[in-house]
Amino acid sequence: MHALTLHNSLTRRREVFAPINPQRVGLYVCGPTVYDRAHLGNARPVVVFDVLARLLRVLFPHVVYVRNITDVEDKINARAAELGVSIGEVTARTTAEFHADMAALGALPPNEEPRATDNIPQMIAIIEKLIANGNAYEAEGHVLFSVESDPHYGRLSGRSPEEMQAGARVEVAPFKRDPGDFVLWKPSPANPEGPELPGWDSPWGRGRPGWHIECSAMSWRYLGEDFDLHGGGSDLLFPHHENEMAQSCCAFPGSRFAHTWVHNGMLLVDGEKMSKSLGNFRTVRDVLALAPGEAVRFLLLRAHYRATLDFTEAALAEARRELDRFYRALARHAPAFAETPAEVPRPLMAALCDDLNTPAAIAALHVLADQAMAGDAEAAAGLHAAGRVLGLLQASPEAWFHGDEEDAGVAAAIAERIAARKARDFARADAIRAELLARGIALEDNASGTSWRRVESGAAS
RNA sequence: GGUCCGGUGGCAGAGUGGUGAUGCAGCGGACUGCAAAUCCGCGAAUGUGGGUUCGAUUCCCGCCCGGACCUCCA
Repeated sequence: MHALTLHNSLTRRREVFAPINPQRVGLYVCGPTVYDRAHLGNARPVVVFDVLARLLRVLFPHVVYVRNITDVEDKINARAAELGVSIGEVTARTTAEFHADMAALGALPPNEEPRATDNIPQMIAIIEKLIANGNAYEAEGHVLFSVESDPHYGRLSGRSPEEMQAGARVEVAPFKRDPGDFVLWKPSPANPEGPELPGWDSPWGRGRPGWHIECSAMSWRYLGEDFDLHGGGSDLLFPHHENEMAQSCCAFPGSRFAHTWVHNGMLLVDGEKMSKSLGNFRTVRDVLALAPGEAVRFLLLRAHYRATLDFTEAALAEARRELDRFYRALARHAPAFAETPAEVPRPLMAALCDDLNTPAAIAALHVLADQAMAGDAEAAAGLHAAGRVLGLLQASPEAWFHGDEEDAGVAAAIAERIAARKARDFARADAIRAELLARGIALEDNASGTSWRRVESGAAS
């Protein structure tokens, strides 16, 4: 059995992962705010933590993976107003799109996917505890968390409240006792002029939750006051995660909230931060038009999860070529591993248990592929099993190479070319091959005949 | 300005206090009608200046460069 080590953002060092209860390992990951299609930056944590969840399931008998849906947030309100549709319509549609996109990337659904709006009573309960404990106060219809009341505030992000004030670039609301105080609950007054804001009755009047409270509520409900792992993008470390932890630890004195924090690095596009103004904003759906979802997933796993990852179309094409080789290796032994699932090879487990080192894991995949190419059926079965933990290589080689588009005429063209070759009319044979290549179909003659595969359309020789 | 992370061959990307994985691309060869695929082989890297050390790519400090965050709903 390999010991899993993970870099814990809380301690800033790598630690051996020791679950609170090995019979029930808990993982909470911040999910999407459903106001627009998922972009590549949203996809990275989903894929990274999908691998972590798969790995945990290999190591432990029972894993509860919780990923929330944030369906109350002002960006959603703005989006609904912009589109002239209801908030519910925006969140329902965006959630469905999110599910479809993540499925295309091979991410398994989490065990629990709670919605913020289904957990308002839990949020109110936590806020009441915070007020009772002297960690929160009411001001002008808002309820605010008092940063000063929490001696540990800043521990996760490594900032002191004083430091943060120095660089503060946003005006501080006058009703705050401390500039660092943040909103737990805010008023949603009826708005006769514009669109209605979402609101729920609370001890502080009709209102809606602040940004951070939902994760405290949902992790508490599904995983308890103390739980094993909390994941998310490194951009959420502050303020979101810091505030989450402060709220939860103060609401439940004596608890530590998440014991291990795991943060994935940011994603760049062509070396630049992805942003709408730069015009390099890539949605998952856009990228799925360029390559199979599995290639996108593989690309995301080629870099270590904590490193910044630069997305380029060249890297996507390379990811696809690498997968081509793996599928070729599997194709040589297809029936050998189809029935009985093999044990996950040790080198793969060793790499993943070493702080989820997916690049090293992929190197292990290449070793297995070499062996499979050389005729080792056991290695092929191991490759397939290794792919299962990474969420890769589970398609049939044929499906991978042929895709699911219509391939009308390909078989006939191949037959014609075989006839031409038999007649030693190589000019005709080569013309047929070139024609198919122009359609994005590459031919390969081998001992057993002629096979074909899809390549990037327009790919040169 | 503050906090944090990173800078490895043409590109991508690991590891490591003692002759630097893996992949893609390139080059040579085998195979092929020619290719592709496969196989064999080749060249190619640790930002910079110091320090610690018998020895640093790895540890420490400075510098340069790149990136994330610095707040609560504008």
